Parts: sequence; structure tokens; C-alpha cells
Amino acid sequence: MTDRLPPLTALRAFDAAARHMSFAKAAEELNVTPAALSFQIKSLEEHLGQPLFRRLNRAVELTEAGKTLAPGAAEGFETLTAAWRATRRLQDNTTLTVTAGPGLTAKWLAPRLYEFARAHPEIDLRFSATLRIMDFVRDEVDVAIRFGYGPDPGLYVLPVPPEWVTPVMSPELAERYTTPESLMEAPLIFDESIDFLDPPVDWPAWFRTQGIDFTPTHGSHFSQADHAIDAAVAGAGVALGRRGMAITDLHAGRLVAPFKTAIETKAHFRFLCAPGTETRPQIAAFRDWFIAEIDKTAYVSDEFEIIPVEDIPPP
Amino acid sequence: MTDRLPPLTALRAFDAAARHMSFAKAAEELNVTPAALSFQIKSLEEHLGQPLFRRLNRAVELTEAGKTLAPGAAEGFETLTAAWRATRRLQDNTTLTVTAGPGLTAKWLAPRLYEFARAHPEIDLRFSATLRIMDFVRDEVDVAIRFGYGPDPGLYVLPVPPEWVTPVMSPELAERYTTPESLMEAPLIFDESIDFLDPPVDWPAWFRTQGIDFTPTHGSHFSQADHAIDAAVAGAGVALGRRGMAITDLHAGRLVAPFKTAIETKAHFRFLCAPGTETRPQIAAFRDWFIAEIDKTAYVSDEFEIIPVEDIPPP
DNA sequence: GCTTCAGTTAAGGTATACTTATGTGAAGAT
DNA sequence: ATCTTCACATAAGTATACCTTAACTGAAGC
Repeated sequence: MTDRLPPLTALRAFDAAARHMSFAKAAEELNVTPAALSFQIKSLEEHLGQPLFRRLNRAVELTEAGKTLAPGAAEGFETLTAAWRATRRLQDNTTLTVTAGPGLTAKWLAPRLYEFARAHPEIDLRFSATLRIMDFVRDEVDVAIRFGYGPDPGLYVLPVPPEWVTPVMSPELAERYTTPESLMEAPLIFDESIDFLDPPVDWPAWFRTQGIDFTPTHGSHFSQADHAIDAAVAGAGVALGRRGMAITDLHAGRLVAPFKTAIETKAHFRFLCAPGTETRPQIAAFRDWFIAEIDKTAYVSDEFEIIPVEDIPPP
Repeated sequence: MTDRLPPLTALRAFDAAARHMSFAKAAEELNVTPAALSFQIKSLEEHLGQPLFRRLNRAVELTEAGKTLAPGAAEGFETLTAAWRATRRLQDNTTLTVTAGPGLTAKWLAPRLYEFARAHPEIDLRFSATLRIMDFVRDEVDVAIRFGYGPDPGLYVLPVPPEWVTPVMSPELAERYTTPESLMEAPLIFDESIDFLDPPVDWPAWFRTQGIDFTPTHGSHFSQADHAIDAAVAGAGVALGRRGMAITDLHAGRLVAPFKTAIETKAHFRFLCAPGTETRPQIAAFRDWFIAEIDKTAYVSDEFEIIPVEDIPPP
């Protein structure tokens, strides 16, 4: 069985050569002489039984065999490099890479992080605001904060109490719209970032909690929660604000939540990291800070009557 | 920058040890002595700066660092192995691996392949009936035959003329249902495997070609084209048969297509392989045979009035 | 308490991989 | 034309990484 791997140094030499399309540059990358690289490629070709490169006089080009091997070789070594880097990163207790959705980043994390940074000056914090699902090893991320239902198989999970939503608006608008009924006339803001919730947590659901059967048909739509909140702050209308997204602006007085009925979604934020890494100093510190910040504003929930979404009467 | 890869032999030793969770078995796999393997692991741990395994007395277990590295290492080496195997396979001109959907495999390829096997006894043919999208390198497949629209970026493509569909039924049923109108009373068979076509090629479309506005509401549904054809052969009803799927049974007299109106879909079969590989002897031979077989039955199309699907009047 | 098992350690040999130095053929410059 | 340069090939010598043999350790199991 010659299906086993050829000498790995030779394969790596080939990978570098194929990426640079030049033996000389590949040799430079690997810190060896061009002669050594030439030898490696030759030995690999002997293992294979056919050439991988066509030697033109001032350049090289890949043969069919080379074209077949090159992408896989590149991907393989990239995977190995990523895994190795991730492993090395475990010893690095001074950097912490966190990813969260753009909404939470803008409206919750960013306004609070200065405190974390002050409490832990030794930690070099990096941020990645994306909704993309993360592979902790491949993407070199330590912590992810995600909104949704879970479950999160194979991960360390620290759930936060479920989110609830309630109408929020600028203080000026609040003077005009004082009753649930009056909201039917108000300019409404739609946050499409929670459209994926099932059962839906939307304006018709909230109106039903008030005994009102009303399906608003127009208004401003935003794909990101923070933009919807920003629009409400700007006085553009009334938004169904998620607790985590609106809390900062509520505290600052830029938003008010005049109606004391909120809908509890079944979804919540989760603090996620690779299992075992929750004890690394910077991750533990971030987790503790995160929990403490959440707890700081927990009392707000007491002001509201929170109705689980499944208890809302159907239309 | 110590983010560069560590010695690859050491990494491979680690990979084997992590997969087997045993240095001894890993050494066996790599055809080295346990001592050598122990050394490799130790050197890797020195490179990393921390242990990868915890040595218990009769076993080893992965440390956090080991758990982080192991999956990536395994994936990386798997990728490299697959790429290397795919490259070696290029020299092998005696095996040919073909993948096609289950319908085409059952109703078109299988009944014809004995001829190809007889004409090319030197070729060892392997079959993989699946609809899954294939990666020619990773999945070790030489040729894929796929139904749909394309395009197929980065692949060698040999398109076959578009498919058309026409009602097919057993000879017994054909005595009873002699006019398009009578089909409205017939048990109809639905082939869901072409539901993805847009514009749709379905019973209502065919009825419209006959000037009939009729949307059948019940009948037997099959997710695979070959099952729909089999049901028609068995006399269970009338199917909208795709040319490629029905042709064998039409020739054998097990099915008849009494109405001479067919709908041409915009989709067609494509013969796909990795660019450059179309000249490999066994792939070229299979391609030539494939084209020749298609041509053999091309005259059948002359019997039908073939209406492009976009020319059918809307409902 | 002896045996076995799984991994470690040390010493020494061998094959692998690298370097230096020289060679080759074609493109581009003068 | 011829000269230079460039990119890779080849040869010979060397270093080092890798492997083997052989003896060691410490715990589990009969």
C-alpha cells in the first residue's frame, strides 16, 4: 500500500512551491537553499512516479498531478497551522478574542468594555463583530456570545436568562403615545434580527398581550437590532426593544419603556467557549465580568410583567 | 514568530498517538519503535512549551493543549492523505469511479453498463449512487453525472441535450386513456425529483400544452424518478416520464408514451470531471461510450413535438 | 511478590535533509 | 551575436534529525 503519506518535508516543500509558483521563493519561505527545495520536489516526484511541475526555463508550472495535489496540500497545511496556532494560544494568557453579533457589540459590550479593560489591564482584548458561526480552533476565537436557542453541542455554555422585549421609544414620543392603543397610530420600527424566533416575537404578538388584534403593515425595517434601537433613540418611531439591546439607552434616559408588559422569548444569549478553556485566566475573568454586568441590570426585569411567548393567545 | 509549524514527523506522531490514545499502537501504525514515538512526542511538547499528554501508568490522556491540537491535526493529515491519494489515482488507468443520482443509475446506467464493461474489460468500474455534491479530490470520484441547470464552475463539463418529459404508462393503461382529456380521470404519478425545476415542469404544465386547465390534486408521489417510473411500469398510474429515465422501459415495451407532445426542460444531464482529467484513458472511454449511448436513442425525440417549457402559456 | 504492560531514557548508527559549489539552458540586454 | 542574468538542476560533502537496540521505571493485576 503506497497510499500512505510521502515524506512530509517534501510535501511541505511542494506546497510552498505551488503557492509561490517558484522554487526560489518557496526555498526562501522555508529558510532553505533552492538546491534543497529542488531536491525535495524531485524526491516527491519519485515517490509519486510522475512529475508535479513542468520546468520551463524561467518558470515552473503545475502538471495535472500537481494541480490535483496542490489545493489539498495547501488546505491540509493550513489546517495543521491553524491547529498548532490555536494550541500555542492556550499559553497566551494576555490576549482574549471575543466574538459577538453586531447588535450586542454596539449596544451592550462596547459601552461596558472600558470597565473590563480598566479592571484587567494585562489582558489584550480583541473583538470580532460577526454572526458567522465560529470554529474556536480554526478562527482563533476564545469566546463567542450568541443569541438564539442553542443547544451548543461540544461547547462550554453559560446561559444568560432569556431575553424579553417591550416597546421602547424616545422620551418625546412617549408623551404622545401613552396607551397601547395609541401605538397602532405610531410609526413602528421592525427589528428583523429576531425574525428567526419561533414562536415569533413581533408587534402582533405584543399587541395581543394587550388584547389588541392588530397587524401593522408598514414601518421601518432594520436587519440589525442596534440599528433599530438607534432609530428609536433618534425619535424615528417605536421599537420592540430587546432587553440586552435597549438597556444601556434606557439607563441613559435616551429611551423609555412606558408599557410594563414584556414578552419573554425562549431564546437567550449564551457565553460560549471551547470546553476546558473556561478556566484560562482571561476567559474566566471575562466570564465573571460578563455575569456581573448582567446581574447589575437584573433588577430591571422586576419592573415588568413578563409574559412567556407561548402564553400569548394565538391570533 | 514561533507560529510556524513544528517538525511534521513529530506532529504526525502526535496525531497517531491521539487517534489511538496509545503510544504503542501509534508506533505500530507508523512502523517505528515505541521509543521513537515517545521521543517525537516529547520533542513536540518541547516545541510547544507544555505537555500534550498526561502520562498515567497504563494509559495516556490528552491535556487541554492536546485536546485542542488533536482534531485539527487529524483533519489536516486526512486532507493531505486524501490529496495524495487523489494524485496517485491519476496514474491508475484501470479504475473508474462514477457517481450519478439514484434514478439515472437505476433506469439508464445500470441496464447499459454491461456493454461498457464488455468493451473495456481492463477498466474496473465503481459506482456511487448519490445526489450529494462531490469533491472530485476529496471524495475520490472521477466522473459525476448530474441533472440540473449548472453552471459547474471550475469543472470539465460535457452537456447532454436538455431533457423532456411526456406522459408514460403501461400498455394496459394506454388502452384506457387514449386522449389528453381522459388523463384528468387517470391515476397520476408525481415525480418530486424534478420539483426543483423553475419554471416548473409538472402535470399542470403538460395539461396546458393540451389546452387543458387542470391542476390534479391527488395521486402517488415519489421522491425519486426511478420509483415513479417503476410505479408506472407496474400499472399504478400515469407518470410524467423524463426521457432519460423512461427510455429503457419504452424500448422494452414496458411503457408506452401515447401522446406525442413533450415538454423540454431547461435542465439537462451533464458529464462532469475535474478539468484536465478528461484525457485519462478510462475517463475518455467512459465519456465516448456515454455520448454514443445517448446518440443511439436520440432519434426518439423526432417522434415528439417538443415544447420548450418557457413557451407554455401561463395558467 | 512476581509478571506484565506502557511509556521513558540513553547510546549509537543511519538515513534524511541541508549546504556549498558548479552546471545548464533560455530570455533579455547591449 | 554574445553577454549577462535568472531559475532551477546536479554533485559532493556534512550535519542533524530520526530511528533502533537495550536497559529502566512504576503501577496494575494475577
